[in-house]
Amino acid sequence: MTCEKHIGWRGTLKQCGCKMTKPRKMVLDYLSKTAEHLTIDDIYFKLRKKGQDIGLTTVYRTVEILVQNGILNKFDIGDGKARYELAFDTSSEDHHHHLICCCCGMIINYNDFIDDEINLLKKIENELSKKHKFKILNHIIQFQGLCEKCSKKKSDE
Amino acid sequence: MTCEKHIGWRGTLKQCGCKMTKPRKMVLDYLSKTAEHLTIDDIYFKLRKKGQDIGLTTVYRTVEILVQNGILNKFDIGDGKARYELAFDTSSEDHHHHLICCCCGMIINYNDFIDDEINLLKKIENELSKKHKFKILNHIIQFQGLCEKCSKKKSDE
DNA sequence: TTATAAATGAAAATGATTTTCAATTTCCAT
DNA sequence: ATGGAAATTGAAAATCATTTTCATTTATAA
Repeated sequence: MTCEKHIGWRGTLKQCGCKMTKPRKMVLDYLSKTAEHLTIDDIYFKLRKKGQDIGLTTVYRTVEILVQNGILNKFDIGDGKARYELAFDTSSEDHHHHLICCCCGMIINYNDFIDDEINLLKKIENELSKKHKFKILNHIIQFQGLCEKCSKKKSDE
Repeated sequence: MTCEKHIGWRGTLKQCGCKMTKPRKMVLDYLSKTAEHLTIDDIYFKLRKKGQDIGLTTVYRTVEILVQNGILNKFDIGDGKARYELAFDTSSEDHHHHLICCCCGMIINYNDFIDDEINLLKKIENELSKKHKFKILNHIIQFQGLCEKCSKKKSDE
């Protein structure tokens, strides 16, 4: 699956008039194998540690292209750094939303109610895109709060 | 209503051990009268224009307190600046979510499906807070896409 | 009124992201 | 295969939002 997807991505890059280069391959290879919520620095230093030679600026630029083409989702957990993760179509079993601890930044993926969510999302998307002539491309659903540890920490004070 | 709310806010500030100061009053007064999605700069320059003397740092700090106390919501439309708006309880008719144009940054508030949304959100919050021992304090729902103008602009190219 | 703890704000520091630009690489047309 | 135009790279500098520092001012409880 990872492999198919990877090949698909190369197609996507070509389709949008982008060349396939060594640095872009590095980023794609790494991202295709992880399910983490990564900052630019995470990606940059991970590649560096693996001995891959790439510039920080190039990571910024590559990731931006991937976001523009729907391959990555960009989001923010409130700490002022952009985070990225693989984008999964709503029909995919890997599609999920996030629970975010606003104290320590921990992120929990969940898809427990994904069917209910997706149904509602579709309904909303249909109606709103008509009503506001808005072309909906993506959505973000986040729950913010305190994880178990941080809750305890706060009540101990 | 605005007035009651404003009084309520003062109470909130005191409750959390904060003093009511002139700069904080300015920010509260302004925010209590607007429904916009404001950046720090928006607030700072608006107050300045009105002849109110306040420092940028103080705006940052005041707004942060208001977020911590649930009076403002903080969110991000992808342009790297935090935005703030009045927080409304899910039971309020003013509670809403956002449609965001990722091209020009326009924000549309909607609450067309708010009952359906709130029901689902409550269900999710109940279950997830049990399952993950997570204390849910807030949620963000955003639809990202292209507004009418930007859609046209893109198809013209 | 006074003491003290909190708040202010200008300036400096920080840190993420973007821009610049000369050098390098990709890949299409030959 | 090869030359060359166009795209990409990446180091350094620039930018811009946000945070920190710290000396001064202000709010409030006694």
